[in-house]
Amino acid sequence: MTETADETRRSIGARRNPASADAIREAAQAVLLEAGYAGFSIEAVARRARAGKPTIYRWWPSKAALLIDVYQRQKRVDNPDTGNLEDDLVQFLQSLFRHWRETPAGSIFRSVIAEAQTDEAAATALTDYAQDRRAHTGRMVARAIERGEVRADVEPTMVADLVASYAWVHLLTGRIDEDEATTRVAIRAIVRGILATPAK
Amino acid sequence: MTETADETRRSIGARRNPASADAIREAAQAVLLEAGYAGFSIEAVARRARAGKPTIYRWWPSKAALLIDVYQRQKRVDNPDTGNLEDDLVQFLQSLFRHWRETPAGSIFRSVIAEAQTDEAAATALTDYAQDRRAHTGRMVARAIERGEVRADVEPTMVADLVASYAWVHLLTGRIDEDEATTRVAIRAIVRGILATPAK
Amino acid sequence: MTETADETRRSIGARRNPASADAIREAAQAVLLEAGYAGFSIEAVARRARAGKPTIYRWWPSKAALLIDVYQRQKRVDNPDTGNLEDDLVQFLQSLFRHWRETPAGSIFRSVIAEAQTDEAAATALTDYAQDRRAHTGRMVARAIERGEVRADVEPTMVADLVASYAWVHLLTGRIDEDEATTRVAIRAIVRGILATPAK
Amino acid sequence: MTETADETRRSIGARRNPASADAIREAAQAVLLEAGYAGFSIEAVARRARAGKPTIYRWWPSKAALLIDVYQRQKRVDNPDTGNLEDDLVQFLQSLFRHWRETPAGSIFRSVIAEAQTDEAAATALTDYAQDRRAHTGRMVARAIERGEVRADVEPTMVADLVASYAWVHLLTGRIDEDEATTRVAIRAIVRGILATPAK
DNA sequence: TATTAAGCGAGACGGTACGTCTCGTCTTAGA
DNA sequence: TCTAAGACGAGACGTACCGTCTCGCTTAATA
Repeated sequence: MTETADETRRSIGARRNPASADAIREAAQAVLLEAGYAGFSIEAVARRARAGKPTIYRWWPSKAALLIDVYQRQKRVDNPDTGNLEDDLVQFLQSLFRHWRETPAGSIFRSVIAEAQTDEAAATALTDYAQDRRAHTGRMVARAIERGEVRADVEPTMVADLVASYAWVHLLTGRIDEDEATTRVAIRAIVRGILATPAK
Repeated sequence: MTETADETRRSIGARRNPASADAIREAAQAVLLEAGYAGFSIEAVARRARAGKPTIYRWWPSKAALLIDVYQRQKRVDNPDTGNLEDDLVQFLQSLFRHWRETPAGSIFRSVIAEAQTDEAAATALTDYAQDRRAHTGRMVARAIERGEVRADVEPTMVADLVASYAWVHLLTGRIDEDEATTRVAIRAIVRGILATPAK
Repeated sequence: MTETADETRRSIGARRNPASADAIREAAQAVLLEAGYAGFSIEAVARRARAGKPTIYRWWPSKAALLIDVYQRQKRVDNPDTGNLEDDLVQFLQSLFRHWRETPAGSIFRSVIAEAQTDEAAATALTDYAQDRRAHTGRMVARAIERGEVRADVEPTMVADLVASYAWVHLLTGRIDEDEATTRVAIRAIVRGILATPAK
Repeated sequence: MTETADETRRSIGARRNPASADAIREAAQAVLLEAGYAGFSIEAVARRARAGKPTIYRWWPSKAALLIDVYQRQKRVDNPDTGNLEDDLVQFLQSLFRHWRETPAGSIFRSVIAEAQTDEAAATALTDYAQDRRAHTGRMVARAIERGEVRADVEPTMVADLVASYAWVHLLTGRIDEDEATTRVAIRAIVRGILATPAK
């Protein structure tokens, strides 16, 4: 997350050198941050990490695998619990947008999505990841159901899907600097609906 | 739309030969359909279209531009008007998913999104396109407001954003074979909300 | 033969640019001269010639092919005609040794021989070249036969083979700085024989 | 001498395990025989010998050193003594050609020569070896001088140089299947000379 | 009618990156 | 202290595309 290794690394015997793996991951992150997905190549990472290309290919079978590994190591956004679902979801989205804006996470995630359109492994990893995140985000809804705020027949992951989709598409179309008011309007639609006369 | 041109094309004087442009677009579509975004290269399109690379670059400044052009030529999904917003939106999403499943459109759109993560022009085009589509989809909501079904303070494009985001993410994560019931549950959340006690 | 091209080269249309080919040959020669066969790589030649690797592979199928091309372009040693075979051959060998010492030719020829031990094409090219050179060198002997200096039943290429072999092995074992007297002793053995009592 | 060791070898304590060295030499020979110089790599030898690369590098400083070691272990061609120099030399060359054809020796020697064009150590080893062989071959000439067959002022190693050069170049240019008559013609030129009127 | 201007297919150009191979060095665990 | 094992940084291999360039041609519009 911090800096490129300068000291020369060597083999530490017939087993993987974690320092090399770390240096490669950090270099990958740095390259993504500085040059974006367009400039992200195994050669660039190897140069930056002062590692040999075969060392990278020894541990990550493809560009996609490295990308996903780097992405998985990102800190996750937490799961607010204010006692009010709308506030929870607004706070969640705002935290997520901030996280994407202020760390390499947003850039990396966009890259993973792009890579998933080309690479089968990345596609699978992305699908799995999305499912996992829906479950996680759905916990906010589940808590709201438990406290009687939300109807019992609502599927938490369905709501999480709506919220996450909103976030992803904002990331992909460069709209993650959205202010809280705008976010709240969208969340409120999901929570309260948009009908003039609420359905029975 | 159907076949690759075999007859040799020549210059038709000091102006663009539409036959070449068409052959290139058709070749691009065929390459995308057969080899996917991974196999989509200007060289492959030129080979397939029996065109010179400069002929492509003369009319499309980049791979992304060609991709977007091809995408724009796809038939659009229509805008249902049943007199009930929920039905309109469900029908819209189901039509869109079917369109993406049964024509090259889904494959092409995924490619445009991927390309937009690398290419600035594609990113701009995608943003513009998304805005345009939101306006279009928002018309369903606007009609519902006009007939008093939806509150007047609801921003139609905000609702369209929620719906389109749901669709995009399903495309990107391989979930466009969703059945109508599942789609309806999500749309109903947006329309009616999910609260146990509807807000005043 | 002289310098590396500095000016930027471009395509000159859908046909080979001789300037590129020349620059590559010259770069190959320069690399061989400076770094020897050990440092001779397609990458090094491409860097030196400011050419892309594919441009080299477009015209020379292998390292060996480039090597042989460069070697074939070397100026050949001439064919003395003093009226005395011994003098002709001594002068020929001394010229050859000087040529090998003072131009890249010696280094290149050693490389071709080495490459021929690995590469089938180089082996064939070397065999052909050797045969051609034997014919050429044999002309000195043929002239000696014509003027009655040498027996009519002597095969000129056989003598050329002996002389050329002597030269090659001296090149391969680093003995091309041999003085004229030593060369003459060897040539004299071939011309006059070494018997105490000359055979009838 | 023929097959790859299968049994696992272990260290035999703080001293060299001759079984490893033998296995490596045999593997090197087998690799040379089967894949030729082109396929001869330290990695290939290590794989074949089931030895670690450092074990090879511990005992042979370079690929060239291993090559030379393997070559030195080859049986040498003997030194005929028929009482007639021409017969001795013809027999010697024919034995040498047969040896090169029928054992890995020819392939190995070609490899040493190729390696010597790149590797300084191999070059030195080759030079030394050539000198040694000239001395050895020269003994046939020395015996001829002793019995008065050859002039006393003839330098035996010079004659050996001519004969060995002839042999080497035939090896390098794929002409070691030469029949005895052809060999004899060349040897006869060295022994008797080629002049129409023998020099006084 | 002759000239000119631009589009056309073609493909070479200098580059960059790919994923694989071997080099020679290093460190380990176990005998 | 030697062994097998194999990771390491380095860098070359030959291939695929990138986007640009120039060619020789064809044709329509202009002069």
